[in-house]
Amino acid sequence: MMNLKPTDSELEILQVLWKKGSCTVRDVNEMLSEERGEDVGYTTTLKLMQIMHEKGMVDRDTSSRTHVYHALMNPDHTKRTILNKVIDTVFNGSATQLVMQALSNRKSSKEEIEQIKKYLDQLDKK
Amino acid sequence: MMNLKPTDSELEILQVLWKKGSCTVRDVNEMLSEERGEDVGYTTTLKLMQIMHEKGMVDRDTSSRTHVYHALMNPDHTKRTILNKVIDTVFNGSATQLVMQALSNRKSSKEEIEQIKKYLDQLDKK
DNA sequence: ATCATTCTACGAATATTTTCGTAATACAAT
DNA sequence: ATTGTATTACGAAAATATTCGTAGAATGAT
Repeated sequence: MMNLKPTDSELEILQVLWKKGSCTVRDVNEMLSEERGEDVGYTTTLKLMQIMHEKGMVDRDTSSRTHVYHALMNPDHTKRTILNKVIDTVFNGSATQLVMQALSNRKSSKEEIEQIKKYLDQLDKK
Repeated sequence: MMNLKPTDSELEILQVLWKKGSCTVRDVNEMLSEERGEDVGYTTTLKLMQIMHEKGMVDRDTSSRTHVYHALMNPDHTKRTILNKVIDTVFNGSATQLVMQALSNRKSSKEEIEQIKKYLDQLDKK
């Protein structure tokens, strides 16, 4: 159904909606401003969310004057799609290459490393 | 120096240059057409590569009529930067989350899984 | 020398994404 | 009722990215 890829700004808004569940435009706008460390125009956020509504990425409750939005795009599915594109366009289709690069980029805790190892063992058995 | 993030098209061209080393516009254009399965306009590719030259992403040898281009951006560094952005904007800063997602998206061979495990062991020791 | 082909340069058209100004409306407080 | 504030709707400007047409120069074949 929802096979559109969100733009950067749209993704930013989706993240807020995924995290908070339901939001007014004001909610989202404040989150964005906070994250970016600079004010985002209120009508800019509004417009983006209206466009997202047109595209079917979000739904909204218009029963009260301040509309309440929530995401219609599934976070896991969306993230998977984005990641697949990165694997294909940046790492020549090799998930392994991407994984190694990610692991070298960021320091992982012992616990995280253990977690990944367990996951690999699981995969190995199949 | 080269802290620009390439656009999608620019990245596609960089990949060709990284793979082949040095290329004429025609070389790149044919690779792109092949990969996309449809013809890409020659002047479109030319224009993009000229823009990339203006931005300092590529260098070119103009001693003969057909100019020969090569990438100035380092592949590892560029890929790292792109990946870091994905980790931050899509996976809330968690490389582990991204890694698990990548592993579940694509089927890895036993050899690849082994390779990753070895890498994790290495990290663990430190 | 002429012609056909290939290439670069350049600018403009198109498309997409992001930002914002303005107007109309609803609501709350006085 | 009037005023001030917050909200939506709308359209257009600005910024960015992509595509392409055209012209002119270089090259090679005849």
